[in-house]
Amino acid sequence: MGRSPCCDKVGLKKGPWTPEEDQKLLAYIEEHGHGSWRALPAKAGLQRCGKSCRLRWTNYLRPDIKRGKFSLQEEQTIIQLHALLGNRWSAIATHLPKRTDNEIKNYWNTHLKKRLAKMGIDPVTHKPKNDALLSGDGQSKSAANLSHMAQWESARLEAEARLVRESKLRSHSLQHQLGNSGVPMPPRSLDILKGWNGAWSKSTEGNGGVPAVTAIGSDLESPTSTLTFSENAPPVLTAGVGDNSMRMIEFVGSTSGSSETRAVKEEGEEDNWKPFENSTHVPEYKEGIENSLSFTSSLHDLSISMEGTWTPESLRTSGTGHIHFGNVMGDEGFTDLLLNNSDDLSLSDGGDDSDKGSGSEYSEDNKNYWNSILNLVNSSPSDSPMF
DNA sequence: AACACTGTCAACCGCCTTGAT
DNA sequence: CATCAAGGCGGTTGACAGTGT
Repeated sequence: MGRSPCCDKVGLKKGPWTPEEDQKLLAYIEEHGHGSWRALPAKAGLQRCGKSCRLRWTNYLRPDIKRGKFSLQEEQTIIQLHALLGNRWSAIATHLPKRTDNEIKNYWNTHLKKRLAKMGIDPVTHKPKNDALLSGDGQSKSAANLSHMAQWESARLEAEARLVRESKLRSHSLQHQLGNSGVPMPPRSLDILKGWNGAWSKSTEGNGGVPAVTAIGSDLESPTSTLTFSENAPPVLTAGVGDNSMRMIEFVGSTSGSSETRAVKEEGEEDNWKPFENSTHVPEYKEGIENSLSFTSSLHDLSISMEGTWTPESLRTSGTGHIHFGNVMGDEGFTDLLLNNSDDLSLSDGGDDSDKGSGSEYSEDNKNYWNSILNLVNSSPSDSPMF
């Protein structure tokens, strides 16, 4: 039916914010919290619509925003997550807590997208523009594999978003007592990547190779996602409810700061998961379940044996019961690859990317590109600020 | 110095989702 | 179930700055 713009009232200011307006907004939120955005402008004495105030706060005035140049690590993270999640900037932003979705989106559009394009890589699909080069060698199947994982992640993000919302509701009154600054809570988000990059080695140490991927985030208060592969069953997605008869990858809550996988959820948490479990309005989740079933075949397409357990270590190494993501590139870092190629290719870029795909040098770049993503996903950067 | 072109990014717009009624 | 209000998200715009000619 459509909705009239929220800013169409006469007298409401649009355009760039002045320092005075910023000060008014900051002062009000610091004292009262933002509460209802629609009601805020009048209370704060601003001639703006609530939407504009919210945007100014979340994208600029929030005290927990890191501004300035993106680090190589952040670039890597953005590219990885974009390959997995697509243009879901808010989801990507949850993994870069000090960056806003708007900032990430801008950076992608102005820097990273162009850089990938110059490399002959479709920034939308993250596939080489001349995909024929890679067909049949397992690279594109690895990409499909990533896509499945992305669907899992999408479904899980939806669920975690629910958790955040409900958690916020529960804690709202408490926050007020503590002096609500309006600062958003830390993202209740740990994901497959975090599990891979940060906690796999921990979770498998001294536990006899228990097939659970426990993401451990001491700085996060949320229940963490646990990826469990039953020994003889294909992985399926569940929502942290252990009594489901379906064969599932279980996302089981675990207490942060503890290395123990926790199968018992926090009080009331199960209810939070129920909408997710029985979701009828999250098509991605349902699709994720369906695709997770086909994921097994994808794994087999990659010559992966699932007869053993799927552990973090097994993903990092090849062998029986282990997943091997093809030829992992050597020491060349992904961002280095991008940076190097961006310079080289920008000099030789004649505007016709399709030509580049025909060169053997270029096909190597394309292979390296996917190898890089897979390698990064597999790697466990101990110095990563994110994981 | 002046102009054109390009890049950057804050802000807006329109649509979607969610929750209340 | 329908409707509405509100918040959130992603795409797009436009002002400004920087660079090239």
